[in-house]
Amino acid sequence: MIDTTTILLKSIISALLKELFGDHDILIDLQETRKEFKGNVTLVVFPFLKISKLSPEATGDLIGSRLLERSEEVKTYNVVRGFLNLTLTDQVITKIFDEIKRTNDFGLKKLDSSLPSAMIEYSSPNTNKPLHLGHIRNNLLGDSISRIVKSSGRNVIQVQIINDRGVHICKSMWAWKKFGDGETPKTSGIKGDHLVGKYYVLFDKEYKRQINESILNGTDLEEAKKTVPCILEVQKMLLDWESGDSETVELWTKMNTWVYSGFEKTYERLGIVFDKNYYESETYILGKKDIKGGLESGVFYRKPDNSVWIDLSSEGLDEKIVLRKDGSSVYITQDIGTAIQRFKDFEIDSLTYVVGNEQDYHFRVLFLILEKLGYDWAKKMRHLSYGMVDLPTGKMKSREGKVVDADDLMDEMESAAKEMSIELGKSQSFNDSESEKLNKVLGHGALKYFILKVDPKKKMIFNPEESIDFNGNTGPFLQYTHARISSLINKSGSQVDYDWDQFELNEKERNLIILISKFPQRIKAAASDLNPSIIAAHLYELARGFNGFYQQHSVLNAETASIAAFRLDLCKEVAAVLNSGLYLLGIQAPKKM
RNA sequence: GGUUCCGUAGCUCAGCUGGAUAGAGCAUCUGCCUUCUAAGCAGACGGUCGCGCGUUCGAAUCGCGCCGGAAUCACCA
Repeated sequence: MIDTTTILLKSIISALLKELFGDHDILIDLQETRKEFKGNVTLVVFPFLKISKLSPEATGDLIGSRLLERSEEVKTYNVVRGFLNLTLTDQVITKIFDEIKRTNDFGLKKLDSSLPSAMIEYSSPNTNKPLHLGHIRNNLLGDSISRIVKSSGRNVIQVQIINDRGVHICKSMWAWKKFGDGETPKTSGIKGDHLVGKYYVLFDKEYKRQINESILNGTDLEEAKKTVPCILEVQKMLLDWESGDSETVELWTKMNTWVYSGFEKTYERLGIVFDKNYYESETYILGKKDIKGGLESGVFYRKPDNSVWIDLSSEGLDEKIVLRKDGSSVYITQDIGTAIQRFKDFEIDSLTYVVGNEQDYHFRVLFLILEKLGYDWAKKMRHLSYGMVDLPTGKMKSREGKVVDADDLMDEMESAAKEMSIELGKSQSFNDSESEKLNKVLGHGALKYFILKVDPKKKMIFNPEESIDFNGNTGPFLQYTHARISSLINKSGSQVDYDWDQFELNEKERNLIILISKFPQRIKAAASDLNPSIIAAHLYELARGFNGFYQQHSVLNAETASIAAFRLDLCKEVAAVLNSGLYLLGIQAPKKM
């Protein structure tokens, strides 16, 4: 496509330079011409000044004029300072367009079953509270990256590990026993995950109350945190659970089941799926025997108190404990075991974790340990480390109820979409169930695009007071552009055949074709950087380009029947890329809105 | 304190393997719906790219040093 043209041009230029100035080893820097200048590709001529012995302008001019004579690809050129801007011939551009037209699902590669699968882990919630905006970012990133990697031809296995075990869930259990009075999702009408979350918050209140009380009795804060009755009872509960105490396990099962059914509803609304769920209650024992193996091979060492460590100071990190002195696991022990287990469970050659950047250190250590244990796949482990979503007031804290709840947010987005469509007078042409469906699609589109258009690495601040936009660089703008084109296609009758020599392309058409042709490169970049925002930015540029074209040129009533037929084809390809690109972001593209 | 990341328009963000006059959206203002969907288009306004020094023909981009913010450095997960 456009990149093959660039490669071709590079070789022509390289030969030309040799002829003009003799042998050299200067890199040819061909880049996309920036929007504000005329042309399609740009050669930066500064590096050649020392061999041309001419001014930047004269050098550009010389190369440009020779290129014009010599290459069928170059139509015109202009030189601005040291930049030689080349405009490609219609011949090149129409060839590119023919190629795009011939390709089904342009940009998306077919699944190559001979390649090993990639595993992507995301979401990984705790079962003591409902999902919030932070999880939404995690889920959307995991889902979108899975789609992007899939569409670059590899099968993807999407997994989550559910943190169903530990003190946190015991806290909810304790509070439910104490204050719950037998309340269930059924009796209360509260969604299961929210109900369990409610008791988690209740525990925290009670915990704080007991701490204060204890301090009043003269205990210091740190001591109080550890010795207050409720925390001791929670720890006892955890031990009971570990020893399989039937009453505790029963309560644990009951409350987790509530949570799962709640999560399921939220995932379904978000359009999130998993191929396999791992449960920490099943995996937390993994890893211990791998530590034993590593001890024998000398990767780990035992301290006098019997705890097991690894020394990573030669890698610029610290010493890290991997087994406590009583032989019990720490967090990283499980992760070592779980990673190894996954490579046994599935035929995968890579494992990507979508986890917040607060765990950067943990993953550096984890990957290093696995590498030292001799697993060659360790080199292909990646951490998609994304920035936190903060509120204007600071971090979200579920214990204090300072969170943007995932379900609430989706409700708000749906009703905002509804208000918007009523305000714009668009709702008349739909019946109730149609507009309800559409409002969901648009509200979710706005939310997903809002999150995914920003670079995952960067933290983002979400202000619940200001609602997410539906105008400008937004999901609904892309959806709208798609709907507009769909409507055009719908209205078009039968089209004539056209030949490229029957008309010339205008500037907007040329640019649209080039933009479309860049879609595959963008997907490739998004896959290798684990960055969906590259797709988002490309779709926005395309939609903006299309709307400019649409405003200025009529499609169905074009100057000639041939032009009309070509423009309709062009519209179809724009719509196809919008549709595919939105799909990669997990956003639906409506045909009407 | 060590390590890592971040600092671009009033706000939210692009641009960062060095390249042109630093781009979008929101907000504010001006135009454009008796021809294909105005959730749109065209334009105006808005910038010491945190600060300084260095490397370079050329620095928002690379290096060093400051300033400001965040995360992490748990026998928590």
